[in-house]
Amino acid sequence: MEEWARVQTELKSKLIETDDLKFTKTIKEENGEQIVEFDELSYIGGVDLSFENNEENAIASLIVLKYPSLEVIYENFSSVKLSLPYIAGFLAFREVTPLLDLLRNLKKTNPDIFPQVIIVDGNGTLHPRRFGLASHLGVLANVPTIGVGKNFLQIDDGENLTMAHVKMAVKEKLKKGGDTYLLQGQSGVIWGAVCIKKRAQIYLRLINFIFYFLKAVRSLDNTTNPIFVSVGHRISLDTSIQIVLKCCRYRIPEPTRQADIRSREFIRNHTSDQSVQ
DNA sequence: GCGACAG
DNA sequence: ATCTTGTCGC
Repeated sequence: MEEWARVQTELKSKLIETDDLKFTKTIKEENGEQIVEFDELSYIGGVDLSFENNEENAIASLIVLKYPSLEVIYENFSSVKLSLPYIAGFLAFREVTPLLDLLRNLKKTNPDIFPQVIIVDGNGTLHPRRFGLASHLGVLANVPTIGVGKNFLQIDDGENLTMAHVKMAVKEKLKKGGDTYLLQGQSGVIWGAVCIKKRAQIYLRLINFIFYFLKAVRSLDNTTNPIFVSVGHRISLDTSIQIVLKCCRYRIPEPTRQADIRSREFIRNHTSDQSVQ
């Protein structure tokens, strides 16, 4: 693992945390509100791995969606035998190779729809060495990536970015849908952001209202479900957040959500053994 | 020893 | 990550 940490630190020297994109970001005025648009963004990718019931057989998936319609225009899967276990902080060493292969394959067979940015199921710079799976994949493939996590990975080491900190931030800072809170450590470094999407908040009020009546005088703590966005590669955190929010029909942005759904479906369709009645 | 632990 | 039924609500 020390070796892996060295590899991460080494690769991190190639990491670009500013916008280096093949499309532009424009800010338009509408009723005095600033609206961000990505007029030249056409193809956005999502990658994920789904597992069968053992720890070694997995299906890797690469999905390409049209932007801004979010319609799926490409999907590909590959069966993978995994040798390494999952170790927090070293996810890339388990998952990056099959994802990289899928990307290379797409670039070779279908370069015209190769995504201009890829959303990854896992963190980028929100990582102990600032180099999670999203950054790892981005650097190796030399493609813009965004990291999106469903669970918080604590950053210790004096930064004091703890779960308690995040829960407090979510409760106090994320009031309305689309709100984001920057995860800044004691050093001043920003590791990522936590944000919540519109609809959840409406449900929350009602759910809390009901719980209040049932004398379950609990707070919003367990009901607010944010996502964690961080820079993967060749993109800024601001742009990452804006793109992710524009891709969120539900809690999870559509590219990775579709990658998840479709890879699970693939497993169902290919694991339906003969023991059926 | 204890807590934390992306997927 | 994965195993899982119903249930509540728009």
